Amino acid sequence: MARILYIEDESDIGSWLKNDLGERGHEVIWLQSGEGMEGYFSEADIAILDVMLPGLDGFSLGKRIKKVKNDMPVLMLSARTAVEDKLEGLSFADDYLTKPFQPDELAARIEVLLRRFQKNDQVLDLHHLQVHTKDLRIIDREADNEIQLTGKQYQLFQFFIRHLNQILTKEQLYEGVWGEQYMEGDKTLMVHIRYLREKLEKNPSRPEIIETIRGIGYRVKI
Amino acid sequence: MARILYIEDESDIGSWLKNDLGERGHEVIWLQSGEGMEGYFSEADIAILDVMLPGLDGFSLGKRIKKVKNDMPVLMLSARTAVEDKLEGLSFADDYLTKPFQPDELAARIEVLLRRFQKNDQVLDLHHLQVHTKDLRIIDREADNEIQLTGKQYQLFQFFIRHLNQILTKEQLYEGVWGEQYMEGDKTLMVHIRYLREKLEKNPSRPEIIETIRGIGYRVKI
DNA sequence: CAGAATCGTAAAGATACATTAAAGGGTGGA
DNA sequence: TCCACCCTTTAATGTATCTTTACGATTCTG
Repeated sequence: MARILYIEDESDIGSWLKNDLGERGHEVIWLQSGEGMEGYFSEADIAILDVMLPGLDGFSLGKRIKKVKNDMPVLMLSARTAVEDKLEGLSFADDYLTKPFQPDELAARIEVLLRRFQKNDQVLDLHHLQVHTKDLRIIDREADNEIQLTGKQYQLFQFFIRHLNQILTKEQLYEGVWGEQYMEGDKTLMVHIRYLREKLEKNPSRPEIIETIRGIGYRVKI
Repeated sequence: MARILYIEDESDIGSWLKNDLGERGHEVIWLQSGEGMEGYFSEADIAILDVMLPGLDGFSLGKRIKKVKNDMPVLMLSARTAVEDKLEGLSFADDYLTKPFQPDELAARIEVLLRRFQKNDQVLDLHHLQVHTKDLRIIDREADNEIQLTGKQYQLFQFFIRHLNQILTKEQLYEGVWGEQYMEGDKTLMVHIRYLREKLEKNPSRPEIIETIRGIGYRVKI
């Protein structure tokens, strides 16, 4: 079904899970530490990381995965005791599970994550644009050329695509893209919306793709 | 499944692995030293080398293989103690594993390596260049001569070809080619991009083949 | 309809990033 | 051993991008 990169140092639970997931039809690559992990990035569909690991801990590994390959779902496993882990864990991870857990539950969460990230290789039609969500290539079907975005524009548009059809507040957008507190009245975001519209919209002053929800924020919908 | 050239001086672990891999359907050629290795180059799909060997050590053997036949995947095995080996090891090797390890893990890594190196002999047309993906020969169709690259240039270009059309971050590129952590602000990668452009592009300052995605990285697309 | 609030736009300034050349250090080959 | 070549580092320069600012346009509300 899916290729799972599973990093877990404990041999007993590791081989157990590898087996269980294998029986469910997944292909499991089980490593006992994060070393050499990189080689498997391109191969895996999802990463499952134990928080407690010798050497680099699971958090660092997870953050690293997200940095190098943001479109890979990451699920963290942690011991029930370390409650405060959850908070830090959730900030980058896409899901987490506390030990002990039922293998059924893990399998279910994997399904959900895969489905959620399976917009991976989707091709969206947004009016006159064609958006390849995997590498976020944007093609103008009418002009038949690819649209190039700058870094911020790319991040911003990606955020919209990840939250398709949702109304996003300016706070959410700013904090999601810039990673810092949104200051009331800051126009930076608006200017970048404008830049995006300049590149994406047929008529930037009559936007069809990025609509503005007055008083709240913006939305991109199909 | 695959033909494995396995060089390991210790008899017990050697015969054990030969058996294990054999049971998994691989054809294993096990040598106790690097002597006579050359004869098996054309036969093998992948090489697995122990670092500690009498006579020529595994590193030298590996480098030698890479020099003669760069498109052969090389996996290094090393004792857990020699931590600093790992760094040197990774610079040419395609993967490595520290002893002791699970045979499952070795088998998994072999699978991945084989898949990764399973290049079909495609011929790509990149503007005025013709690229043979199997051996990465690059021919300038207009000047009608082959373009020679140095080691790093070769690795870098190979990485682009393996990830055609993808936007690659500087991190991905640096870590993919150099095998070590990318330091924010390091210019080494950029300089090598320049070298590549000097050899590949008609006008290196107006690059067509390696485009730069400002703030993110670079891309080679068809 | 007037006023207020919110959003859009253009342009200038600041910053971060990319390019380029050149020099030093390392490495392997002759 | 020396030489040649390649890799890395550094620094100066140039340029795209981001942010800020000021003002204009639009929408909402009473």
